[in-house]
Amino acid sequence: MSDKRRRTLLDIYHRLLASFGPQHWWPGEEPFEVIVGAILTQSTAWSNVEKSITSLKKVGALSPAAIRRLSREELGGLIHSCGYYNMKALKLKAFAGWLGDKYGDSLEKMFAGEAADLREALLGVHGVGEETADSILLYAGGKPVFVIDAYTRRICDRLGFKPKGNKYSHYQKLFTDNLPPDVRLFNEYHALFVALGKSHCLKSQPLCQGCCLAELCQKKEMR
DNA sequence: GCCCAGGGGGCTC
DNA sequence: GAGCCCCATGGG
Repeated sequence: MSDKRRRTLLDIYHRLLASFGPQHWWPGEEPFEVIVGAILTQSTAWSNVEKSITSLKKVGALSPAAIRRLSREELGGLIHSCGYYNMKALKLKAFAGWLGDKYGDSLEKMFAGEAADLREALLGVHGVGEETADSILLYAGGKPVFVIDAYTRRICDRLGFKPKGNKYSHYQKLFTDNLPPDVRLFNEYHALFVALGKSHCLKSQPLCQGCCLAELCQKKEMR
């Protein structure tokens, strides 16, 4: 492992933290709510997801049993605001069914095993891909798994770092090979990438002058 | 009015 | 296994 790369990745983290501040993603939320959020936020702004979670809470539907009990149409109506509601209703029902069958609705049991094994199992659930599985492991399960999203990829690319191969696992390896497996670090780091991704900085190529990472962008330290 | 967001599945070749 | 298309609302 390269010390220089490790220092650069920590440097990026601290620059983002100083610039955007702690993001406080999902602090102290119920794990099941976090999982529902992870599915509902697929290709969707978080503000839309919040409305759907509020709707689910209001009718007491934020539980695996309630999600199984509701019809796809009823569930779709409750999560209408977050878009793709028909698909996402099926995805929520698939996860709730799987959780009931395999773990008797106990997230504690689900998270008890090895993270790598659980990741494989989650990927077999309809509607759970790599990013969603990793979000569940990190934000709901407190496992040190680094989440890669479209923003993270774009930021890495802008910084002059493109892993060989363009796959999720290649980007993820960059972080997990060069950072300590610290849940709070991984949690905050991903959230900070999203904060930067949403800012105007990422819209310019390379990152705009005012960006806290502009200097690194010019030096291309991540190569 | 037009564009895209904190993806994933299914299909084709 | 890479390349498309589909899903769909809400905010800029």
